Amino acid sequence: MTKLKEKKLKIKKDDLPERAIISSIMAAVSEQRLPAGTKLGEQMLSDLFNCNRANVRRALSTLATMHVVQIQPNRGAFVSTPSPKEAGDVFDARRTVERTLACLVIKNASTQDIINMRTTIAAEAEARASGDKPAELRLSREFHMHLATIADNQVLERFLSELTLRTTLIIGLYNKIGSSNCAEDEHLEIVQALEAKDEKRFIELIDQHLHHLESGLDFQRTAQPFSTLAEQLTLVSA
Amino acid sequence: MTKLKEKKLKIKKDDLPERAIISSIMAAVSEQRLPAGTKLGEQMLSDLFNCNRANVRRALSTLATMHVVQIQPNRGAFVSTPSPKEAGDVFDARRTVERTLACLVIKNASTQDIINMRTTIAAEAEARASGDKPAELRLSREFHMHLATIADNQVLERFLSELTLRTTLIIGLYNKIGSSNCAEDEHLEIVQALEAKDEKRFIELIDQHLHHLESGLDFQRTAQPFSTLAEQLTLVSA
DNA sequence: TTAACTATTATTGTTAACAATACAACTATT
DNA sequence: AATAGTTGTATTGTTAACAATAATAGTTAA
Repeated sequence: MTKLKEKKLKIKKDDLPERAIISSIMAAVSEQRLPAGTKLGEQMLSDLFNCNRANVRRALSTLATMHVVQIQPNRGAFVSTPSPKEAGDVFDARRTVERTLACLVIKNASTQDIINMRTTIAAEAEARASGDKPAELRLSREFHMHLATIADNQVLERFLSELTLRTTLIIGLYNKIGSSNCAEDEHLEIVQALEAKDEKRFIELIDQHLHHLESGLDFQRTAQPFSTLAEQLTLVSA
Repeated sequence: MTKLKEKKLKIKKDDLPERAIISSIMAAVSEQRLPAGTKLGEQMLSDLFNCNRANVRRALSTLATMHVVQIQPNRGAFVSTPSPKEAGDVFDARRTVERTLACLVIKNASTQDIINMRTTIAAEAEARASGDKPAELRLSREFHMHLATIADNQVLERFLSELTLRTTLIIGLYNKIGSSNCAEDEHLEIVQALEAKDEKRFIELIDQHLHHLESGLDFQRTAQPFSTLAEQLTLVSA
């Protein structure tokens, strides 16, 4: 009797550490707090999340399958450093996904959805104004993820989640100095087209927006990131 | 001196068991040898691949992130049983991906590529004629994966790899009896359009092909698969 | 001083033992 | 006979110790 009740209550467990690690790293990458090439040591993570290394290992393995981290055998896991070719593939894939999402969004979007998007855009503008770069990046990503939520396609949502993360890494690596990573009012224009139910313009603006992001890249300067803080300091002093 | 040479030679290691497990399960799913709902016990897999459970665990975790298997806490891993909603999402995503691939393929395809595709189609027809269903399924998938190879976009290639697998599971679950899972000459027509560089027709045929597959589904009969052989026998006798 | 070699340290990879949970069979009671 | 409870077994989840590899520091010799 009492046993059964206890069991039912115990269902509410403290969300597997594996999931916590994954979403923490994803959040950190999305806000560019974790630049490409950063070493993700197992000890350090298991200490940080108070869990055993097995969980860390599985989390890193999962992140590796979505190409957010790279695992080098016997060396460890590092935040991915996408190559120029990879960057192109990611942008092509992202345009593909977002174009289709746009079609679905035009059909599904409720007035509440549009209000939510405007709220996100406003918060994004505020973050930009106050110079809070991490918040700006997070909210920019959130804007795009809204599209997937409204479209209500879980597969494309997951794909976009991965692609936006990888896009952030790419921009962090290759963005031209001086080129703003997200044009001021492009998001606003996009929502306006959506509100006007102007499908053609809506899709075109999203496409342009992504092309604009891509055109801000410069692959010439082979932006070699530093793996560790120690390494960074070494090079500065040498 | 000698040490260094030995190290370099040792690089050729027996491809991590983790990768072996993953590709074996993927192959088995693609040939419908592993139906949806099949239990994938850790012991059984570690025995089969002569490795420890940690590797099995990571492999299953990876397969779970691509939704080819589902992990139920404290219960184990099972081959995914996609819901009707999920099936719709997968087909929408797949059409999206293959449409874009088609555009790239029209641009990139060499004469050799077309020869390769024809070879695969011929082998597929032969497998169908001789009643070798697994081979037919494998070659059908190979045909579609050719598109990604030619398009030369690794991101979309990986997406398609996952989507074709999930499509196979869906068809295995919900396909109408009597409805052939892949129309006779649709693949052939597609290649002909490609050879003629008729982009519009090429894309349209691929789209139709996928719609045709989807229209062969019947979600009415809630095709509940049996988790284990034992369970199957129990229900038969009751 | 530099280069190569050696030894030390730290990190990853593997394994096995143990704990916790779910499943199945069995018993007893109404 | 059916259901609730109990016990036993099998499987999953966790942990820690150990092995193997890579990175680092130190030493010797030219």
